[in-house]
Amino acid sequence: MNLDDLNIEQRNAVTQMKGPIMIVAGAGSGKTRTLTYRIAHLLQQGVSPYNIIALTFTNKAAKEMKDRIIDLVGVQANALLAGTFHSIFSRILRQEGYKIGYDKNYTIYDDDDSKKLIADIVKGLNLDDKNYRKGKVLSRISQAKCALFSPMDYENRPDFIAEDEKSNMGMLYKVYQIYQNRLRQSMAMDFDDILFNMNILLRDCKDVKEKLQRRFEYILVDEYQDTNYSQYLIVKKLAEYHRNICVVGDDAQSIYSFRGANISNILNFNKDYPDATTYKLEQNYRSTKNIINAANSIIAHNENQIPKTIWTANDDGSLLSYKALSSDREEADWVGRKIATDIEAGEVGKEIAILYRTNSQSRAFEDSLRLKNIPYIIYSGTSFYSRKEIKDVLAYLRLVVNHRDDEAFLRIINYPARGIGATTMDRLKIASQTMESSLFETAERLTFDNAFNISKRAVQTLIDFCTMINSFTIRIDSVDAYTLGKEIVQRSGIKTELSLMKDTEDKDRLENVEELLVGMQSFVENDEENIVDSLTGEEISIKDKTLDVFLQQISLMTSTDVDENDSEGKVKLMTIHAAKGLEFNNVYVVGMEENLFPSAMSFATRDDIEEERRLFYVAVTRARKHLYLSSAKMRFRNGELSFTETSRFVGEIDKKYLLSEDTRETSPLRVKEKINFSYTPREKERTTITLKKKQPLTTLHHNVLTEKKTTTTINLKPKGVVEEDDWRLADFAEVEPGVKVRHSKFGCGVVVSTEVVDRDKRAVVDFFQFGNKTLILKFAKLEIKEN
DNA sequence: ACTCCTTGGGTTTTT
DNA sequence: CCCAAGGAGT
Repeated sequence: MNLDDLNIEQRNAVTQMKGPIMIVAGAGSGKTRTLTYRIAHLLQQGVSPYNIIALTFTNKAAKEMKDRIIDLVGVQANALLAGTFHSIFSRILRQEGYKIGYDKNYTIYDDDDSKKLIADIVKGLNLDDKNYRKGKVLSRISQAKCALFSPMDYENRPDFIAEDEKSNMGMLYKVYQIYQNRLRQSMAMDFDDILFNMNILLRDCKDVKEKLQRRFEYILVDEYQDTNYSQYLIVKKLAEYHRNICVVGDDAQSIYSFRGANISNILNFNKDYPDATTYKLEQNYRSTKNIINAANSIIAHNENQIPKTIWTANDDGSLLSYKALSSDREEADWVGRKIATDIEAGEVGKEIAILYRTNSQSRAFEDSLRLKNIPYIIYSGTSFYSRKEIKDVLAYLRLVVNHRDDEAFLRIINYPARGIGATTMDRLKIASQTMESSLFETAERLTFDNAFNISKRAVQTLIDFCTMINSFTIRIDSVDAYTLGKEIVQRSGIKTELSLMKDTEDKDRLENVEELLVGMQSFVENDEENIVDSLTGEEISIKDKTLDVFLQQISLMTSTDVDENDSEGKVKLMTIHAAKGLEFNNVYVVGMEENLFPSAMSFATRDDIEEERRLFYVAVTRARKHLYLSSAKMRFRNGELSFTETSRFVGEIDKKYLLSEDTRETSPLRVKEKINFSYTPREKERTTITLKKKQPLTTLHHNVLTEKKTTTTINLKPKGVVEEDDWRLADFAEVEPGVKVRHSKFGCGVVVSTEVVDRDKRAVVDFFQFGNKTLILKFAKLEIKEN
């Protein structure tokens, strides 16, 4: 390790051994390098890796950091505790949680489980699910938890209750309370509980608190600007004894306030630690001057920020570019073509990224890249693990590990079908409430002459089911995850169920299940995962490859925790949020439109729009060499065609650094200058057509094209109905599939499809009396009904 | 009990 | 558009 690799500010931050440190690290300022060197330096100074904890934003970031430290100072660094808040503290809770009433094998509920549970509670309380929408309820509960309000605290806050009443959710405190009880009963935690319970553990168990405080002589927190109150407090408590806490962050990159991140954590660091040293890393090593200057001009529009000047000694590089395309399809096509030329010019795929605001934007770019045979990979959170068949298998695994996991039980008790229907389930639920035990334990104890009217046949089925699950459970500790998983898939009947099906769709499902098993296999065979026993203090490395550990690991995976081998050479597609902390030579930031980016949801407050701007700042600063912005003037969103306006953010970039090309004036598809106008056919009658459609499918290891049944809905009026009023000449852009039009010769019809050939838009129209006709819109004077 | 289909509602970002 | 829930028919 050579400290000369660092600039003076970095070196000072690396070598200060004692006391609290805040590193305000601008984008690309060598933050990771500084953290890495700091840990390596500590180790060289004789600090045991066992006494260091590094909290990062993704598991991948932790792993990379560890690898780099190993390169610097050797394998001893393997014993370092590094990972996300959720993964590290969930591990500690596995060991110590029994002190606050949690088994070692507690389940982590994902959002889906939580929402189902909430829906059930809302139903049980006879509340209107229109008012108590599960997403809203969950996010409200989440907010409360992140700020460490227990259900009891919540109930005693008139201001919270009043706020809830305003949105017709006055009973939310009750829902929260029951939700928490039910989680407990199921021996489950949601994501926020991991942090909440870690706080409880530190508050109520003095022995644990002191042990951890003493152990973590050095604490490092990355992306500190995105920690919430709950995380903040954990860190603060852990640091109380040694006070060697080092936080790294950039207020300009705070983009997670929607999940409780509190920017004041970083702004107030000096209040908590008056003796803290602040280091500012302002030299950017990543990007060209043009990119940095442009980024600075953007963020200058925000009022709230720590003053700093990011600069770079790198070359000017090329100007940023902005291109306005006429439609979302064309935008995707343009980006695809541009990427093809990037690659021809010698750029490697993995150094190119397409960044967007919302996940739903990815599809168009997938299609475009596939058409051009450019390999790509999408980083989208849970796309693989949220597939039905995968969730089914995981539910088996979860129930095997934790019998009290009611959501898992509900999911698979009748999958594959074994004749347990709604009636039996209703009775079993009543039984479980009466007996105050989980569904599984209730089922297990049922007798043929039970008091709940459950039929003999059903009782037998339930007991058989429990016996099967139990036969797996007893082997958890003696068999590795892969072996057990394979057996479960086989013996549960899932494999048979899926392989009996003839549809290509079901074949894909089977393949996905196999893929999951492959994932389990590599989990078992991968030797890198080291677990330091935080309970005994022994520096041991357990290769714990059991099912419960596997489940825990995948439930806390982040979207970018993808095996590097799988992304090799591939263009990367992800949301800007997911791109945080990453960098690429060429970056395409797409969908630069008002209402999309900035999101329409952000217009309410200045804070929200500032957060969107920080998000844009993050996007821009991902690029090393080239940055391309693009937008589409027409975009299909939620089944509607809408006309867009260029994002205000484009205009906020200092013109000196931007080459702007807007095809608005020359487009053959010029539309009325009507801002954010969107057109919905007035007719509500729908026809639903089921058709097979090729569509991309992202599995664990590759992207493939699969056939999927989709239902397409077309709005149309019943044949023969003619209306005489309110017709007007149609704009080209309004003529889109599904729209009803009128022609002077052919009468009324419905647009079947449209295409643009040589700048001319054509439409195939199915006329009620004359059948399909292809019309060139320039000549055909089509009319549309005014709405 | 199960399946298919209609209907309705929502729609940012994620551990 | 996409998903989920509920209804109707088997």
